[in-house]
Amino acid sequence: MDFHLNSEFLQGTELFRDVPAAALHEIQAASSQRRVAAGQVVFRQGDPAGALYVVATGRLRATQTTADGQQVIIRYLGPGEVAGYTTLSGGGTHPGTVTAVEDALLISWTGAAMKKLMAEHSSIAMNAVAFLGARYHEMQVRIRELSTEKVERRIAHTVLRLAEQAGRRTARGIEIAIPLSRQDLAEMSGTTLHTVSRTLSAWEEQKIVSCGRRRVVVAKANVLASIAEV
Amino acid sequence: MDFHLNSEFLQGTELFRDVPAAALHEIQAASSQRRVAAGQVVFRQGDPAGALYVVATGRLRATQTTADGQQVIIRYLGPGEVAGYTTLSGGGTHPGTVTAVEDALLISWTGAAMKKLMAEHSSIAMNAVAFLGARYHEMQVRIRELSTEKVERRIAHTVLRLAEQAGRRTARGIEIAIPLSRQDLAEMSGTTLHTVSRTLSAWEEQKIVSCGRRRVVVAKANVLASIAEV
DNA sequence: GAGCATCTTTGCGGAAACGCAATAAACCAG
DNA sequence: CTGGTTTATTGCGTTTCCGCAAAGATGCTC
Repeated sequence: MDFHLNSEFLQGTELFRDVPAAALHEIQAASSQRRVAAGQVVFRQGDPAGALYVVATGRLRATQTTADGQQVIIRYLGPGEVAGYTTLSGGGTHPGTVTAVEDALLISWTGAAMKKLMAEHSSIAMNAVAFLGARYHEMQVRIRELSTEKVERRIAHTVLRLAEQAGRRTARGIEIAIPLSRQDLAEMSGTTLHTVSRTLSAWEEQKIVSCGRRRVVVAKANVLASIAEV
Repeated sequence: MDFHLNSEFLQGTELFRDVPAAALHEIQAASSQRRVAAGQVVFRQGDPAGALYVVATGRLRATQTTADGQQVIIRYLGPGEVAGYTTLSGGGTHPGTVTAVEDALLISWTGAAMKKLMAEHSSIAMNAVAFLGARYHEMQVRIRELSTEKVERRIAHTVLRLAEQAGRRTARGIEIAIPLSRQDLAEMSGTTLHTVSRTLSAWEEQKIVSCGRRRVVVAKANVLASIAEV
């Protein structure tokens, strides 16, 4: 399947929404495409930030890794979202590793091209400010959760967020459309896969969720929300 | 003491560095000043984001609060740093509460003024992208720490970061130049004041730090660093 | 400088969650 | 369908850290 990078797509991305039509051709002209297979790495933590990516199709995962190999999932990235934001501010290295969790098609720009585009079209820079602000905010909320909440509640928040972000309505409830192991959930909630497994088992008992291998379906989102809140 | 908002100051801020000289007058003309006494609130979480502030003198603290009143300290803000970044992307409400921890003087701009300035001078928008990216990165690192590290190490990281950010060399070591209670440290490290107190006592025993009421002096930064790292 | 408010220390008991280990289930390849 | 790999479950002992409580220190106000 060939992907034609058209204006509608660009206008739906967080980085290029509301950009004047005249700029779209220039944006397209400066872009490249890159395919990544599920499991492949887009870039690694510490790599020099040479390119910025926008997800066209598929889904990516951004992680932070410690020196001794421990990992935390920062975020999943879906169509229209940006990976490699460090490229925008020039110079540095990527603060995290980004991996494809499904086969994905990415549109990319070099740092130099992005700087030129942002300088000429202020709305692109404004969009960058907006999405970085939003992600910063997300992280603040997560820090508050990690600091003040007990594990079960954190897992509930994580699952609800994922359902929101990548949920698909089905007969049994909202299915999270990402292959999601217990380990993954643990790395998003700041706990261990054991505790996640125990918690999900308890929830399954109460018919709040139903889950399989790398799969979670939220049956009673409202009950889950009440676990997350009160 | 009167503060004259001059070009040198603006050029040293994270938001207005490297802005063409011609723009500085316009920036100054659009600004207001606001004094806040220690302990006073600059804006509250949930308030509509009407203004953006740059710290001229003094120090602020940004916090996130839960519905039930639990707090987490996101960050301290010193001279040259921005409070109220949400104002840049328009519309929303402040994601956290900002309070002065010392008497402070703030320079402020309305959202409309900032939008105009950013649209006309792309370097301002680029600076905003840079500092938001940096803060987002900071938060990612903290999330990794909260998720994977034990309490003592987290406290060590927090203290070292504060020493870096607001440290003052003295005979006894690097003194953190912010009044800093055990509770404050707890809210930055994701633990309780009790655990912070116990940990600091143990460190004081080993002469790694020396501390008093709302005061911490790092005597052996290298030992603290080794606690934080391995 | 006496009294008060705030902040800090420390002991102790207990809950929460970790981490090991062993088993079970699901999926894949040939 | 068979063997191997990955993923998930669950029991159990252990550790970490919380949270109460009470006493002690520090600094500020009048």
